[in-house]
Amino acid sequence: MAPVKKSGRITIRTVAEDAGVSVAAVSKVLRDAYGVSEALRTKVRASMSRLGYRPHAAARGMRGQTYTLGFLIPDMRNPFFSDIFAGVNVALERTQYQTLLGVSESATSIEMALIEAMIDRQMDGLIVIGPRMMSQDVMQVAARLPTVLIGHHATPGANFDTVNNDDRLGAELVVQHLAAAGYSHIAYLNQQVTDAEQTMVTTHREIGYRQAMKDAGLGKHIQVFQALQTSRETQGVVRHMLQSRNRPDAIFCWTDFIALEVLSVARELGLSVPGDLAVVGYDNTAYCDLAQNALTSIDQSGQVLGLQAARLLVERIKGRDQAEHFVVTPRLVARASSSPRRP
Amino acid sequence: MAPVKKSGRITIRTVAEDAGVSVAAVSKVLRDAYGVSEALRTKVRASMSRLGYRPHAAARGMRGQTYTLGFLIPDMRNPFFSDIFAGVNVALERTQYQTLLGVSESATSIEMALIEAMIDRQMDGLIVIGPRMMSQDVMQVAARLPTVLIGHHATPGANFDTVNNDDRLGAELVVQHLAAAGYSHIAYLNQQVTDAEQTMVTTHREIGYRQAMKDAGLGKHIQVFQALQTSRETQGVVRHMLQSRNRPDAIFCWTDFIALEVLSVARELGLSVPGDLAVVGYDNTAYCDLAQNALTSIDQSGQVLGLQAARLLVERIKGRDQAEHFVVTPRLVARASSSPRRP
DNA sequence: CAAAACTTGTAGAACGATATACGTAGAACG
DNA sequence: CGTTCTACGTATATCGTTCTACAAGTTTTG
Repeated sequence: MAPVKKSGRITIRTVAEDAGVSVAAVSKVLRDAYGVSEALRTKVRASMSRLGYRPHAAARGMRGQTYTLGFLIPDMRNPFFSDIFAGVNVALERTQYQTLLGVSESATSIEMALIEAMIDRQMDGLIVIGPRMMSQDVMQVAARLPTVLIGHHATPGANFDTVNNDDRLGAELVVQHLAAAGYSHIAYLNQQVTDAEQTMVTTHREIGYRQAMKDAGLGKHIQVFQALQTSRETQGVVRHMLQSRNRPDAIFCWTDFIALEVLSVARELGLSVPGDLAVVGYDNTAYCDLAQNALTSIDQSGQVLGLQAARLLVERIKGRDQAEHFVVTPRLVARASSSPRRP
Repeated sequence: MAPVKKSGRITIRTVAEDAGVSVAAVSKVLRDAYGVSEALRTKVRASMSRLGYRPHAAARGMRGQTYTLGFLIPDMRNPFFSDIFAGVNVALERTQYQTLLGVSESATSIEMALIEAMIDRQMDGLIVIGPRMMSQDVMQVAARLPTVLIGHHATPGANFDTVNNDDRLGAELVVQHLAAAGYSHIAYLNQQVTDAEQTMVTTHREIGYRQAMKDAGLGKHIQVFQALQTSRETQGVVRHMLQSRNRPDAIFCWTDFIALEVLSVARELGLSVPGDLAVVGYDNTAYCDLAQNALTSIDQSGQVLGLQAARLLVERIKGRDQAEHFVVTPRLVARASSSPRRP
């Protein structure tokens, strides 16, 4: 008598016995591999669903794919990432892939640790939003597994794909909009980073901002501030900025999240928006639409970004090794926070 | 000549050779297992760091632990979950465990699929926030792997741990606070669920609300509404509610997130807060502090909840099988949205 | 001082998939 | 009709750990 399975687990072997075929055949069906007839395929499929078989991801990870994708975000508080994530899920809905999230808290060290953890867990690919790592580290990661970056402007020769909106254009749209509405002392409130890189979206936005200011003849009013790590510190910077002698009459914030803080400080200081101060954000998140914010913002369609990123990643896992870079055109959504001035 | 390792990967075998000990010994060091001398331990540790060895999680998953915990949240938009997550990370900082997130979008089907995926991937344990599954499904999951629930009031005989705040008390605090401030027509805006269970936090809050209303002699003013799935639909409900003949003079929302929508609708309708309408939320998230919201809320210290959940989960993985239930006392944080009425 | 108990280490069988190498038909070809 | 293809299946080594069973050495016990 053959040695009977002791464990209760339903493995590929159980399925093979049930269907009366070899283990290898079942594996082929599982992977949609070449060399199985339609008859055998349906027979095996039937056995699998009858037994309620579920492939063991760890075992798969030993040899082949895990069908798990890593998704890394800097922050859980920024609702923009939620939009992107929704797009990713739409793209993967009908596939075998599952996505698991990591949150880096905008810290390079945590980001690297999470990526290591995901590589250890044999994820098939990685989507990283706004990476904080040095470019060379990104290249190293991409050499180890298929990688798509969102919100990172790659330099030529990159071995990964990117998905972006045109950040320079977005910033230009903001400045043009504000200038047309009668504002001139337009400041840019940037993200705090220890060492800015050319690849960062915020760098591009700053470049776009500076260029558009010059083009509008407002070059002498260029002012760039940095938001700090915590909410409290950022409010301090903004308060200082709004109480200074040459207070700006408009603030362009690198992301909506920060713009909400600006709105708060302005109100605390008794400044009316947009009467005394116009505020514009970036990402057009759900909070912009709330009447108490009514925040003008740049829409870069997070859903589309996520969807494209997932598509590119799956392509790359399937073998493509030519880098692709997807870019969407940003669009300004005007709301009350930047209404035209009444002179 | 012995067969040389072909692959470049640094495995437990490489370490064993380098340190001049057996594979089993290295494994013991790795797992802090019994039966290794201090000398051997340090020797192996040295080899590991010299070679830059990293354990292969998939291989671990075949036999032992994966040192990966699953963390399931209903929603990425609600910043309260971010606080909880931060607490979890603090608790796990100095351990080997890594946390990976899943987002169920408040849908039972996605929630179940994610849990299956996490079980397939051999996660060592699960933390689920505000589960939407039926109680019996929860029990089945908990039977398969160590489980801690946050925001779920277990019935006696549960085989999982829970971490909660006292939701009934929280709701009572709100009603007492509003009543003392001179409001009487206090409505409760609840979460939409297909079938409410006794285990849900929102059910407890509703019970607390009803009880406190009666205790305050306001029983005849009890009104419960349901927020719907999307932001737009919820705003519709609120608008209808605020334009009805017997409009409430205060609204208690089951979570801050919804309260912000109420503030928005009130403003659109030209109602002043708190002059015409007081608004109170739950969770005391970061958005409450923004001046444009100034939202009174119940603080249930998300950080503490997350920290305790992680602690309980690790204990359970280590073998405890007696259920434990941790409860924190909620605290009301008063802000301008519920200032006392001037008669 | 022999027997028992403990300590420290090793060998090697799992775990559940994947994928290579190969076997066996039947079809197509000259 | 023998040879070469093609299509379909199978047997089995392999991945990197964990962990049981056991061996050898050391200390304690009676």
